[in-house]
Amino acid sequence: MRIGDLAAQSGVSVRALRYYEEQGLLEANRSGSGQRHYPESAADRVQLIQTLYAAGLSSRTIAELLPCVEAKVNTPESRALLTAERDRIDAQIAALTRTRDHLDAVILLCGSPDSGCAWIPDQDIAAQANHSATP
Amino acid sequence: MRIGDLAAQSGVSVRALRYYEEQGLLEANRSGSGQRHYPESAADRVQLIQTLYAAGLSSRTIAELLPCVEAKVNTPESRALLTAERDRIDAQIAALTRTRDHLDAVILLCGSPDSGCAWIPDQDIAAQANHSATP
DNA sequence: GTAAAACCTGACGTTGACGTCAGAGGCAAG
DNA sequence: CTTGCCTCTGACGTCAACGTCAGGTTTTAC
Repeated sequence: MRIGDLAAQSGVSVRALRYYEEQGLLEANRSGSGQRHYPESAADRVQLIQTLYAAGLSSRTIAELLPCVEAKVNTPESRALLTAERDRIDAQIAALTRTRDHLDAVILLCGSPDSGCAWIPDQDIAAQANHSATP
Repeated sequence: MRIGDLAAQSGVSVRALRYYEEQGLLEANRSGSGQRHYPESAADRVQLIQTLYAAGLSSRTIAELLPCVEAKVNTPESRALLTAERDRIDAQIAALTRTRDHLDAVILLCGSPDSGCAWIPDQDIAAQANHSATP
């Protein structure tokens, strides 16, 4: 598979694939004339990279995680790295959830036609979340 | 309150506060000599701005949301904007949750000492998540 | 055989949220 | 009054993940 095919198949740009290689995230076999050739499995690898990017990981972090995730490396350092990133994502999810609940509360207020919108203190958000979570 | 005080109190840099003003997110009263003075409520406003930044909103979006959240504006457009951003955050939470579950699965595999780490197909993640979610 | 399409490297451009520096003015303490 | 800290504006620097362009080579299609 050539770089254009991989780009089409995985939905990222050719430039991005070359950038991934530059960052050590994706390797390619080179033909005699220097053109990149990828195995079929490269599409999965690219998907994985995209997923990790979407989770807010940097190239450097992904480069550290990948051998541990794909090349079956299993050391104390790799496990620490994995759990650290997992915890980071957990914290990010928690922060986003709080913000979403805030927005939901504001939207609810906007729903009543004669009321203005206003930001709401944390404790009120918590109370409201409990309320709507209660069956 | 002067800009340095607000910076110390809200934990952001002086530069960031000036940037917020430039972006129309934060206004200041000016003394005769041109120095910025803020009311106590500015600290809350800065917190709110930080929260929205942390949720991935851009300055432009925050500038559009703020009057609707703090200045009690309630129009169809503002409601649409609010729900759109809420949905965006929801989607981001879902993506992060999937990535975290993936990482959890990899970490579990790493836990068994003789097994290598490996990326795991989606359906296996789902099965595992169901399993650990089942009491 | 030749034209179009795809590929190569190298290098500069972009965007957002600031950091940082320069040079000048403002303000309370001693 | 001057010392020292804070503040001002304006402008350039940064970093990451690419976009884009130039100029040249390779592969594919007819």
